[in-house]
Amino acid sequence: MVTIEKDFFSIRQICESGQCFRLEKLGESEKAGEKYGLTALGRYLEIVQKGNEISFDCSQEEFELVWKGYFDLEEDYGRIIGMIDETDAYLLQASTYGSGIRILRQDLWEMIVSFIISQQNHIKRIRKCIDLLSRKYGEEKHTEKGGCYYDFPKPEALAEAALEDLYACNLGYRCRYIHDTAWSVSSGEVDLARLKDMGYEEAKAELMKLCGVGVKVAECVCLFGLHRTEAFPVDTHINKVLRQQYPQGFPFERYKGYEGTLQQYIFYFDLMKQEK
DNA sequence: CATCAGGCGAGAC
DNA sequence: GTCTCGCCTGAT
Repeated sequence: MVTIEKDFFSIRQICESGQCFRLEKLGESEKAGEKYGLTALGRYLEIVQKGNEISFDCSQEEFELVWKGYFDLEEDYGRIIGMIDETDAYLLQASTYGSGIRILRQDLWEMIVSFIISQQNHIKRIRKCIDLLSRKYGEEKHTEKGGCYYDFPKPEALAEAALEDLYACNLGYRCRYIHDTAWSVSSGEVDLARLKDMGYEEAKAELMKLCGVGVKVAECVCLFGLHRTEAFPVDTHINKVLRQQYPQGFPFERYKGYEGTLQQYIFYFDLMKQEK
């Protein structure tokens, strides 16, 4: 068990922000705090958040080697929030509201599939789809405590899947996109390893060769799967905010390299406001 | 009941 | 290159 107390770090906010569809809340109690389960990078991790204190159910070694990077704990998010224009009341409010969000360093292939599924879809249903896909096509694994979980499916597994079986995972019209994309990746037509060394625009263009990946999805994949924090995905929420709060344009030049982080604060703020 | 969700592909022009 | 339209399906 590793327990840390860190500023600008909230599992609850990261979970609610909808960047990771396999981080789920397991329970909550006054005494123990909030408990979460995360399936990522071929592993399963339980996390407890109690106020400012976060505990990871893993060894110190695993924490240092795997999760510190995954949760982007080396980055100083206070510094990023500190860069915000003091006269920008909206952005200040949004970043204060979601100040515990971090841009996770997630698996590239998982992000491609996850954000293809995300189009014209609710977060709740996206989670359901990914859970069904993983149970059906992911490798079954076991924790030391005897629990069972499923890895995210490999490209080959989804490429070889029958279209009708994919359809049964609630993917709707996206099942063809997943199937085609899995084929492109497993055949090597699009080389994911090479994407990591590309410039942002080049990587984005390469991603858009995949069926079901347009501008918005490619930018989400760049942000969450390649940690290209200059990516600024514009969806319905962001689009609404840009129209309402920034009619004369969002000051992208001021925030070069951190656009995606700010996008998450804005997205989360608008998403949570809507749910109330 | 209609509308909408973290959009995209295909076809028209 | 830009514009329009149809799309699976569950939640509200």
